[in-house]
Amino acid sequence: MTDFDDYAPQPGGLAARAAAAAQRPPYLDGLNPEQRAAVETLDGPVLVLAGAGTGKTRALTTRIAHIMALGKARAWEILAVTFTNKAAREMRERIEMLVGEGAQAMQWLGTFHAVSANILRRHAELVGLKPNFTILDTDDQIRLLKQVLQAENIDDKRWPARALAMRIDSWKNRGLSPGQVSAGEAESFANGKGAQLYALYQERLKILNAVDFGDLLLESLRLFRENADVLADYQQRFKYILVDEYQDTNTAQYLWLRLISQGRRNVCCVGDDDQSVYGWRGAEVENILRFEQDFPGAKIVRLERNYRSSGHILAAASHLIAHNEDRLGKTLFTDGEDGEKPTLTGVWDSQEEARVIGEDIEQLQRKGQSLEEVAILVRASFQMREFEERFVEIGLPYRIIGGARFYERLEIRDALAYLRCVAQPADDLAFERIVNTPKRGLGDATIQLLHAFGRRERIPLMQAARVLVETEEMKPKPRGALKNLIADFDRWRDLIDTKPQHELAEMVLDESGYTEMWRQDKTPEAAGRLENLKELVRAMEEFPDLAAFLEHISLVMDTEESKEQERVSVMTLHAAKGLEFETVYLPGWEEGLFPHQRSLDEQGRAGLEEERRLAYVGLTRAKRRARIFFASNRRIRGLWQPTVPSRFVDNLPPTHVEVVEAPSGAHYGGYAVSRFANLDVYGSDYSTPGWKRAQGARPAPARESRPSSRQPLTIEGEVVARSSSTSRWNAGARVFHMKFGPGTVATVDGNKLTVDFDKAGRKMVLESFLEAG
DNA sequence: CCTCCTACTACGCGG
DNA sequence: TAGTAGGAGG
Repeated sequence: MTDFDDYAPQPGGLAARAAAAAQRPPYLDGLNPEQRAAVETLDGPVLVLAGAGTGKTRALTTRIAHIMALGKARAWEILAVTFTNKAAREMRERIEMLVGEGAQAMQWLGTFHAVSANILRRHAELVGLKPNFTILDTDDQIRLLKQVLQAENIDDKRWPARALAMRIDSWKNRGLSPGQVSAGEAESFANGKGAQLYALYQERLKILNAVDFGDLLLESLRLFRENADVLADYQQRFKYILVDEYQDTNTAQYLWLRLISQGRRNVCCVGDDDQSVYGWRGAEVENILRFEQDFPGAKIVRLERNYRSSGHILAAASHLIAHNEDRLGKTLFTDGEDGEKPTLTGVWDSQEEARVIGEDIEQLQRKGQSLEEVAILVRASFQMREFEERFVEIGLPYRIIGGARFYERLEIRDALAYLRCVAQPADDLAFERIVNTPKRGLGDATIQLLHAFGRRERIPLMQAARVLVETEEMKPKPRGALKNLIADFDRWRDLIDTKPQHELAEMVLDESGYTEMWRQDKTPEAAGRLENLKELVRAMEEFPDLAAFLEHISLVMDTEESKEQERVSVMTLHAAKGLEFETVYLPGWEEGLFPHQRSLDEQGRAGLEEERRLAYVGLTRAKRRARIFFASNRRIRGLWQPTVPSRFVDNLPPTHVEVVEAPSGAHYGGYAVSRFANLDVYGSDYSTPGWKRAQGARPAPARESRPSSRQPLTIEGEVVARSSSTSRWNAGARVFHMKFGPGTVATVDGNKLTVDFDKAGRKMVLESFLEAG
């Protein structure tokens, strides 16, 4: 009544609202209502359908901050999965900006593969592995498959290991173990041996104490399925679960996620069907469509307000993607200004393309554009090379993301193989790689011997070697060399817990003669390789131990590049998903390259639509400037071929796109003209100006990158030379040896026998090499 | 067993 | 074209 006492603000009045706002945590400021819903709807399943540039990452990171701020869960009780390392890293950085140090405690933030690897190491024994298992990359995988094919006497010309690897991958992506592969599909490789080869491969992996990328998921899935208590533990542990880029989950990931989230059901998935570009590795967009069925009562939040791109860019992208039939369909809008229209430029060939883009960037740079805000997004990584060469020439600082990576270089892989052998004596692939590097006189014959014995006894090569050097199966020279090598490894392995890993690495590389090998090498690359080895040792310092370092490089192959200097980023469209730049260059919009021919051949319309989504992803990375290019000639496998502009060019709305002539007088600038200009005019071979120009002075590309094979992993291992089992033979028995011929057993010591050979005299040999004589 | 040469394939995207 | 795998010869 009175205006003087007991005054309280009226509920809902101005003062109350202002007061509430003051109490609202600052991180919620500036979120639009939909974003706030995505952040504040904490309990129960939530699906956030977020268009490109609608603040999805912001919503996700704020949600995590909110969970922690309300005390709903601690950092380590939150599971947050992404697809790429880049996305995981960025998410951690952004959370750190919101909550500070707390972000470091989020030990369950990472890629599906990294999180799975973590879980798997904790329970390795339950799926028949040791905790220090090795994670093989594609290269190792293929080498191993080659061995399997060889052992099965399958012609690897007709049935390439590569093809088998792809098939096994796709089975794993779908969550299929060898027994679950349908007969029809198993039929399709090596006359029905597909599933059998898959099974053999898995068997070999177990012996090697190794998994491939697909196994990380599949094996942890199996772990959960076969161990209810373990599953229950994780279901309880993770109070909140967040999944980024949900449209990219494959079946195995989907099953994994569904199991792990059934406990508390606080799962929040964020995705955009228009940005589904990983169909080729088994992603199922259906997962996103099925969400409501899988999680009844799920709340759906739609983010459609675009904050990133200016009007014309958004219009162009929306128009383009509207050509797809398979989409949920959503309408992005922006309140921002129209800005610049995306430009379209036809150039003569890929070299001109690189030149024009280089000049354009320099011009923007003069106007104050930061190079950090400029990106070139290509369809295929081989396109990067042209830019690299040109930028080196004109001195434009650039950064290749996801190209030929540091850890894929020959010398780095060799060095890692040494470390893997130290950490993980069962790692045959690593051992095989370096037994004779540098040359030790351990050639094919020796390796074959080790293999034969190892296979027969089902033991790793290193262990086989250990046993074999105690006998006379080998000639003295290789025997001595192998003995030394094993002794070296034993010595290094003893230091694993006491010596800092980078010092150990240096020691290994020196004492093995590996560094010396490159010092002796007179080729021009040798110096660079030695530099890289130094860099590797330096990089190791940052890790707590060898195991941590090896884990890091199996899962996170890219080095975090320095940000000291501003650089233009060059990367694939796939790698660019989730990122944004002021200015984006989109070269190579030509039929066959983009959309990629193989995508069309293999997937038909679905393939085309995925390619179109990729184009959409590319365009929507741009905040202010998007520049599309197509060339009339491109070098494919060393041959210059005339090309035709991409059909996606025709999918762009003319009113929102500006056609720009290439400054250097490319006469086929306008796309209406150039679309067919090149088709028949020049014929297809060596009379084209492009070819002629190509014959002109081309600086010899000085580029170094030798992908080869190999990878890393983990600590400590035991080697048991077995000597106690009894032999099939007793003294006096007649036996036959492949190399030494017939003889009589003199003495027996476990699996080692001394035999008096009729011709070769007395030798100590292994039982497994003997037959009844 | 090593080195040199020839022949073949590959240039689709990632953990 | 380039990088590598496999074969021949020393």
